[in-house]
Amino acid sequence: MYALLDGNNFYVSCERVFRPSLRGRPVIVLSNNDGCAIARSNEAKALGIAMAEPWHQVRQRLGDAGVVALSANFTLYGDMSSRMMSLAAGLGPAQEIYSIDECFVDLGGLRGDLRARAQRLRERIHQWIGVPSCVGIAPTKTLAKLANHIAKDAERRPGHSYPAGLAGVCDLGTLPPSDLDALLALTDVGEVWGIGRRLGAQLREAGVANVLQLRALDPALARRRWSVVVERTVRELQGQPCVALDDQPGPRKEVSCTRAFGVAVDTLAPLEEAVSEYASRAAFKLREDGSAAAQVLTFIHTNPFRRWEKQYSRAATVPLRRPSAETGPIVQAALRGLRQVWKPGFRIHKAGVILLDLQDAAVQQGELALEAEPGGRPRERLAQALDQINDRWGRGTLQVASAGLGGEARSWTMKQQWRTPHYTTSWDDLPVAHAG
DNA sequence: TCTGGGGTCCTAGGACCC
DNA sequence: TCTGGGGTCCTAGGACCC
Repeated sequence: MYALLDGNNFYVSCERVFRPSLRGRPVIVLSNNDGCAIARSNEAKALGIAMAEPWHQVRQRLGDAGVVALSANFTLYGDMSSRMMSLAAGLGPAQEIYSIDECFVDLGGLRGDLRARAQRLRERIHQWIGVPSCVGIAPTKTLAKLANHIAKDAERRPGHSYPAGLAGVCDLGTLPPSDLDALLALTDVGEVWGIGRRLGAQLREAGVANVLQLRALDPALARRRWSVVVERTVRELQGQPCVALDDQPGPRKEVSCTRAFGVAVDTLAPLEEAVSEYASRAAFKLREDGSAAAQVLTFIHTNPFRRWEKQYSRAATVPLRRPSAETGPIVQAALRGLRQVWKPGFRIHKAGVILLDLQDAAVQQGELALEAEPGGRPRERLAQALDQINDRWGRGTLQVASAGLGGEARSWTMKQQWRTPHYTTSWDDLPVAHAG
């Protein structure tokens, strides 16, 4: 048996903890560059704001409907997430943190009333963290995701053709089969974990429009007609676990840092700054992971939404002489890649650096010249010193000069007009409570 | 004017090997 | 009626997730 716990409208809920005036109002959180809505309060959903809808469209459509838009504050959400996850871990013997706002918990071997346990967890998270959440319980992960969706929907729209008692926590295992079938028939096939826009359309085309119909498919047919992924999904809906709990995720296979620019760029110099910056951020993530990369991929492309402009998109992969997590060689490789793909005459909209072919930094092959240097491995110590200084004095205290020196020169940096403070991770941003 | 970022997995096809 | 067979590795692209 699995539980899936998911924070409701997570980013918006995090913001509301520190700005109670946002409660009851339509609030959305925007992606980087203040591009599109990536989280919506229930009030915003009720206004018809779609997931990933561009902010400029929302504004155009709704005018001044009182929608509050905030820039994403991932530092805040990440910290709130780890607090929520540590509470959720108490629900069962093993936990898989699946994303910033949701986790699976293995409920195997637990006695007693699972619903009541889950309710207590929700209450505790609400009281201690301030974030509302819902729990789905079922024999497979796919069904648990579905149960969570039902628990959320039942809570958000009380009385909306759901059996009583599903709001907040939904345990599919305890439902009478006829109730379960009725529930699945009400649920669109696109709500199923693993069925996206494309597959959803293909399934509907084939007459499979709701979850009851998807569950009724022959797994072999699902594989023949679609793929092994769809077959697994069908089996999971039928109650046969095909996706195990992954509570010890392996090391990442790639690390990237990619961004759209605040304004398009048509010369090489600002691209070199941006790529230097992205490469050093990616190298930092690599060091946090204890990994080293063997290849560095750099890409640039124009804005695909501006169809009337000349389009250009290129990527280049540059191998490193030996696997590394050091800022210097990685930035140099990324810049070499950039010079391979750079071509004048285009308005470049986005660039990125992806570190590939990752391996454990600890098992790197030694090198004669390096080992022989007095004082151990000076390059490693340089990287350590860099990270320690930036950790103590703030990100960006020390950086590679090729990333530019800030101010007006860095016109390419992303837009972030409405970001709230780092309430929980920065002393300077600590909220202050006033009496009276 | 304004349309995100960071991941994973699967499949097909080509290159190459003996 | 016919172009060998069987295998691996790599890459690009598609689809999905949040």
